[in-house]
Amino acid sequence: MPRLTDARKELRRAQIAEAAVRCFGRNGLERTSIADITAESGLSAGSIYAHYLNKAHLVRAAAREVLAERDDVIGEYAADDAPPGPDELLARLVAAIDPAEARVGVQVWGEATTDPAIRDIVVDMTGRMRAMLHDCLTAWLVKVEHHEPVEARERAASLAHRVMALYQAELLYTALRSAAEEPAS
Amino acid sequence: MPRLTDARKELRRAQIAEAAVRCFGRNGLERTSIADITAESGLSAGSIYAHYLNKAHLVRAAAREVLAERDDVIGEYAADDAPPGPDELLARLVAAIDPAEARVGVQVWGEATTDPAIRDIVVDMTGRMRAMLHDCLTAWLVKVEHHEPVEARERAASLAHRVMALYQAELLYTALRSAAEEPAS
DNA sequence: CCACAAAAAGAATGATGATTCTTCTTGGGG
DNA sequence: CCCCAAGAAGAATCATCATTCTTTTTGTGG
Repeated sequence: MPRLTDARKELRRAQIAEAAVRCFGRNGLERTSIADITAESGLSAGSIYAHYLNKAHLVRAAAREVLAERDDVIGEYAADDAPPGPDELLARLVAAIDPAEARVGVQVWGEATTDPAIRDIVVDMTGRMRAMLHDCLTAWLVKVEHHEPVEARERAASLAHRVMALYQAELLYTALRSAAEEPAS
Repeated sequence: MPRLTDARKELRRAQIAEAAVRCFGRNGLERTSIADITAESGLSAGSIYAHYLNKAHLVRAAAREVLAERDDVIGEYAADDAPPGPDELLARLVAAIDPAEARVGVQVWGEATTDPAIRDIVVDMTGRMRAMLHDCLTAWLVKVEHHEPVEARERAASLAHRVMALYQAELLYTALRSAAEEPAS
């Protein structure tokens, strides 16, 4: 079995990362053992280490996976003829929140306060999302509200900040609410 | 030394909890060992266990300490003759954020997604704060903006929700920003 | 001031869990 | 089809703590 084909290799990595996210959502980043992940993924410890250097790297992969999610969607909104305004935009984002991923997302924030690598991921992903909100809201101001492009861009910045904040708060509430429902294991 | 006097006992508990908060802010809830806390507090492991049943209880104490902070202050605002409006209120809250405590606060959110006891503390403290914001903003609407009390109360609810969200987002940003500055140990 | 039970210290204990090592299996290039 | 290095498995290793136990100290009621 000379080196797995790239596609297959990527599949395994995803299989592991997804199992990890499920475990993290259930038991938390630190209280999830490699043994838990082997059970959830159906793979062995040795195999996991063949795909990820160590647990820290696996956590980073999970962090990226959980924080990425929405980005692509917002990009499309901005290109739309009638881009959504702040309220509609927020509503769509909130509607798309997945409770399990919200939990891991909040855990990742906590980890970011301590682990520089995770912090970089969070800052990067957050910045990326804010930029897309900014684009979308600028487009809305120009196309729907008929503002001047230059002034719109500036105004959109503070709107984007607010939408971002409200979205993150909602993420937190969803995480807490869903934690109450699924009685830990 | 028959039982320590209550005041003294409370001092020790605080001494331990404060040392714990410092350690948590530096290394995270889980990566802080009891040994770290003994070093930071100047007390021994045995002594810590004389005051807290176990590490989980200590974490709960730290969570309460970090999440309580602002509450009392907001209460006074509401009683004021000219209570602060939403912007001013938010500005004051944000100005009062302590970076180290912000870090632990965000870690506590993450823990709350997994640990029911911590979750209860977060939900309780959050609800308490929202209620005080609600009171303060109701007072503002009535005293400064001259709204009808009944209608003011309702309107204040959504304002409180927004202020809360923006405050929490700011807490998160402060935690991340400060994490970048103090290069972990 | 005493006496002494509670508090502090710090070493010893045990578990847990990440990582590594060795041994089977198997996918894929020839 | 066949071969064999790369993958997967799973047991063994090694470190890191939380917690407990034993011994020493000390604050307090009398």
